[in-house]
Amino acid sequence: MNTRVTMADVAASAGVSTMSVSYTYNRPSRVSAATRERVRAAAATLGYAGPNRTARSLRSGRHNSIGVVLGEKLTYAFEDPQARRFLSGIADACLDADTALVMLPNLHRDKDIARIRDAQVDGYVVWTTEIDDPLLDVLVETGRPTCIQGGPDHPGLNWIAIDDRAAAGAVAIAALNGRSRPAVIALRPDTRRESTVVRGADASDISMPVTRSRLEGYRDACLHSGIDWSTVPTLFTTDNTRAEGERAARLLLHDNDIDALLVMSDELALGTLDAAAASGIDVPARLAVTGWDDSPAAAAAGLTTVAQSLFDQGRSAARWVLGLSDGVENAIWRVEERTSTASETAPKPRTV
Amino acid sequence: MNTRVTMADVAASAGVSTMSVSYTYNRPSRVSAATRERVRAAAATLGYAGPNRTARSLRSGRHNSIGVVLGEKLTYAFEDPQARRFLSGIADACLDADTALVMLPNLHRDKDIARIRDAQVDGYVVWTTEIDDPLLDVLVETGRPTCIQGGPDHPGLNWIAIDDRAAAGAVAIAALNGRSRPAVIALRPDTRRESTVVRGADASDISMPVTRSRLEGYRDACLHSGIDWSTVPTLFTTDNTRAEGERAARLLLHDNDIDALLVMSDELALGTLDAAAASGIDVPARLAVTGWDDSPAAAAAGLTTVAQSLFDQGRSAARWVLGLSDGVENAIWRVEERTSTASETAPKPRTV
DNA sequence: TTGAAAGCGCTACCAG
DNA sequence: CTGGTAGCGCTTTCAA
Repeated sequence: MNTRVTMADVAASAGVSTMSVSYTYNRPSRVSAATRERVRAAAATLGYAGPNRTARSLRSGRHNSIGVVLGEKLTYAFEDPQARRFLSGIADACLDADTALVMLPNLHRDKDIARIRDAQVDGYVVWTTEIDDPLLDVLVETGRPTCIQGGPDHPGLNWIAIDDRAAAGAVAIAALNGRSRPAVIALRPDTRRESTVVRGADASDISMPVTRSRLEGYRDACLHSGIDWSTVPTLFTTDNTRAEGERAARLLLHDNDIDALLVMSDELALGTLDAAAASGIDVPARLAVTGWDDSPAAAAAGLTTVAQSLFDQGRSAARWVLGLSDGVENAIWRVEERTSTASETAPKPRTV
Repeated sequence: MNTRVTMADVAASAGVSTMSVSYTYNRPSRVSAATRERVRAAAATLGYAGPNRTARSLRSGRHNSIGVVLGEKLTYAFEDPQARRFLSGIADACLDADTALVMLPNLHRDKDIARIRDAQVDGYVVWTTEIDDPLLDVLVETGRPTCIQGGPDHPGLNWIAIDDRAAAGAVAIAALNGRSRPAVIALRPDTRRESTVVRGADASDISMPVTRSRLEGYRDACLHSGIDWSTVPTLFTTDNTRAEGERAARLLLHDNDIDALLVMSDELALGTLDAAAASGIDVPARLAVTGWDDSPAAAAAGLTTVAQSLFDQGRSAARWVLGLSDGVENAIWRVEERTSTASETAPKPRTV
């Protein structure tokens, strides 16, 4: 263990002050070439590997690391394709900045909040959470820069997201072209996990901002298409998985006369295609389906979906948190219109 | 920012020494109930959230965090299903122990090694690397407990893995039942990324221990089945993806007369099934295929494969690193024999 | 360009 | 059970 060698040892060995050693590592230009050389030589001789990070953090208040808060067990984050792309973007920014990445699961217990508050990080990137998550105020109190993917827009914290409401409206319009009996398959409305079906779902009841905004957008499109929202069933899912999507579709298609499924993720949407295929329901002739995120599997399945780059959003959020940019970039989206929403009047898929 | 409130402030306010405050947080049983109560009250009044972690680390030398070293960009770790399951297991152990998880990509540059060495962690879990990775000696020098999934078995470091050689031998025997012209699709032999095909591949040339051991096992099985290893082509892939598997299979099947593909991952193996289907080659009648890891997709595709729990291995490795167990658990495996290796003499798939 | 002093906030150690 | 002392290894601040 060379941990024993300190800056003072190197200074003594090189015949200079500790400050010259410190400067040699932190601001080499402030030190004469001769001093620098002697310090390097002494360090090499003693096997000094550079300043102890903990002592440096204690004194300077900086950590060279970023915390990523996931509102789940990490297992979930690693399994969810969207979360993964976002994480990859963060990791990319960290690599550029030589910053460590600390994973901070938040299961909404007191100890989780304490762990996140006390984490030795310079700032936080949060993967979407509830509007009234008590963690948010705790993060504000840390005084550390924080950016939340998908919102909410909480005073004192930054956020990055596409305009989910507008995107939901646009993709729903693609599905509702000539159709009038839609149903919605929604992501979970809050951090609890229970599956429910309601008609005319009230977005203001929903505390996950992403789910809320997308639901508002679907509703906008229904109103615009002359569809009575109070008749439209919404199924809130528990997991963002293909199997859950299939289950949800079976339930909705069994109990209702549906000709369009507005689905808040590609994973779930692919599951609905499985269910339709199993039931012999032709997509798009008898049922239009839309997804969200434009995954490779969605493209392969001809699924109309909302395309956004979660990688870019992760990268942008992390860069802002690390002080490498003045603000987060504007997150862009577009509707990828494919065969799952094709109709006789508009037979040729196109990109809007 | 309540960061300003220190233990000394709380002690003064409660009319006790700093040590009593420290004990109240760290070893409450060593303090009288009365003192404890007064400290808690003073802390609440002042908004003191508990000991500063950085100062605690500096003084105690402990960090309450574990480093996960991945021999790639994190993007890769998040995309690779096997790495993900292993990471999930580590995360699970961390959650139990209230330990932070620090992600440490290793792109084999000097700065990566320095970042890993200087990370403020109590120990490391490493996702398989090369036998001669210079990082290994650096990890030994840190004096911190380290466990490597898949090896290598490096002096001073611990490792966890199944007996890859034995498992490879067993799964290959399942494929070679009545077949005599196998080819191997291997994971990469080292951290470089280039695709090559060789006949009679020499395992001792290979520096990734997992790849080496599996190749040895396949060779064992060939010898046992009377197949001349020097005639067996091995294709080393660059990425562990389905698309790469398809590409590899096309290449091998085009240039050779092959009746069995021994493939080192399910992802790659599923790609070979795609290639076979596209070429109208019947599996298993004209071609047997084996995979590795028993992913859900492998089960769905009827792929014979080696089953192991990378989640359990990650959890076990992390628990040992965190000092929660005396040693890593024995990692178990079994061959899941399915239709992709069925033959006339043994028509009924079974589990060995 | 260099250096001395003064802690960052906490806990190991040992004495009461 | 309680508390004083003595730093952990470094960087900020200010002076030379």
